Amino acid sequence: MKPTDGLTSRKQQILEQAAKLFRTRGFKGASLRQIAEKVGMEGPSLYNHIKSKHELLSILVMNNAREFNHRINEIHASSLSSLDKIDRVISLHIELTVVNPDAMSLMLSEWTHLEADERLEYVKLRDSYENQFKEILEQAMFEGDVVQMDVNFMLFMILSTLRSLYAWCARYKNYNRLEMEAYLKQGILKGILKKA
Amino acid sequence: MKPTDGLTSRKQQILEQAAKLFRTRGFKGASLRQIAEKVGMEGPSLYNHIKSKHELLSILVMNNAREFNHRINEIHASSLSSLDKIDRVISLHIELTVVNPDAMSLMLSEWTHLEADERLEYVKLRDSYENQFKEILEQAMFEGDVVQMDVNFMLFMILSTLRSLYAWCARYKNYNRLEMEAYLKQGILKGILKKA
DNA sequence: GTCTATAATGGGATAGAC
DNA sequence: GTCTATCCCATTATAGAC
Repeated sequence: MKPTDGLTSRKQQILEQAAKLFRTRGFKGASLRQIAEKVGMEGPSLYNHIKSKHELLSILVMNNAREFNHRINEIHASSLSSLDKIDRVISLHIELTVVNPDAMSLMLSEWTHLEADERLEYVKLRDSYENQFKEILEQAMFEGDVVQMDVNFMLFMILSTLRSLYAWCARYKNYNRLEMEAYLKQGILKGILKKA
Repeated sequence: MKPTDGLTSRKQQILEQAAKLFRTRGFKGASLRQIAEKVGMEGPSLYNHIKSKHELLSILVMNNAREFNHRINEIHASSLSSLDKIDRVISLHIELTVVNPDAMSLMLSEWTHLEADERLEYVKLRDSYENQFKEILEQAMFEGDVVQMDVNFMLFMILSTLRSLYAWCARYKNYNRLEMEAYLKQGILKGILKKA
């Protein structure tokens, strides 16, 4: 589900153009007038559809963050093996990135500009997400499926790659998704060396 | 060498505070007045030391980019084996990140706000950097030391991790650098699975 | 070199006609 | 719902006293 679903089509348009502009110029660098121009109206007319500039950022970032949190909850609570859970988390990142790369990019880089209360909620969601992933990794390590390493650092390495995916999607428009998924799992799980 | 070396100490102070503020609030989100306040002067007084706000960003980003480019040129041109070159590139990223995490963060996320001509120069430097790294990986692949994979994607995965390092340094102030280096090389080269 | 005063610009947001 | 006119504010940058 896209974070812009379930809204009047005019608001959807606005959100889509806002996402693109926030992504390329940053939340502070993109103006409401620019967004309005892309949608084909004058700046002040936006206020018939939105409450404020922050509301646009809020919808784009928070919907995506909540979706992420919801989905990893499911994986964490499932009865899959730890390795299968890791596999699913990787697939989850790919899926949400492919469905809405703009929202993903925004969530990761512009969340700092959320208003105070929502910024707090975002950080909670993100921390919860990271903790669930960490528990999965700890379990895998405990069961001996995964090498011994500082769990936080392992989490950092994996998330670094997964969180940069949107940039890859932007650069290579004609990527093959299945190929990408295979390479990612190869790289993260087995590394790049031929003879381990 | 820090990118702020070789300047009057007052300008160094300004650059350091600018880097911190640009990093936390973004180039557009940080104001000259805020920077001035951190240095202990009024906003307009900054202009006795700098030409413009853009000059601050320019110095911070471009010096770091040029240093990066210079250093990978050395590695690329050396007579080391491909695997050793990869090893050196990883170490290079760690070194420059640890020496100046603020500049690294800025270079990677705020370069879009450079003025047109410098933005072009930055992109050239970055592309050149990526190309040299790519050639090293291609060579390693050709020699059979590294698994077969889309070279661009392999480059993407490795750089994703290396380029996120500054975030790790910010979050875990008391990280052990040697341990970090060991984990990174383990993770990138051999992955996280115990039984490959 | 630092200050205060002040331009000049562009931003988010509101009012009110249509 | 869209427009024009406008308000209010923050910003970068300059001028000129000290």
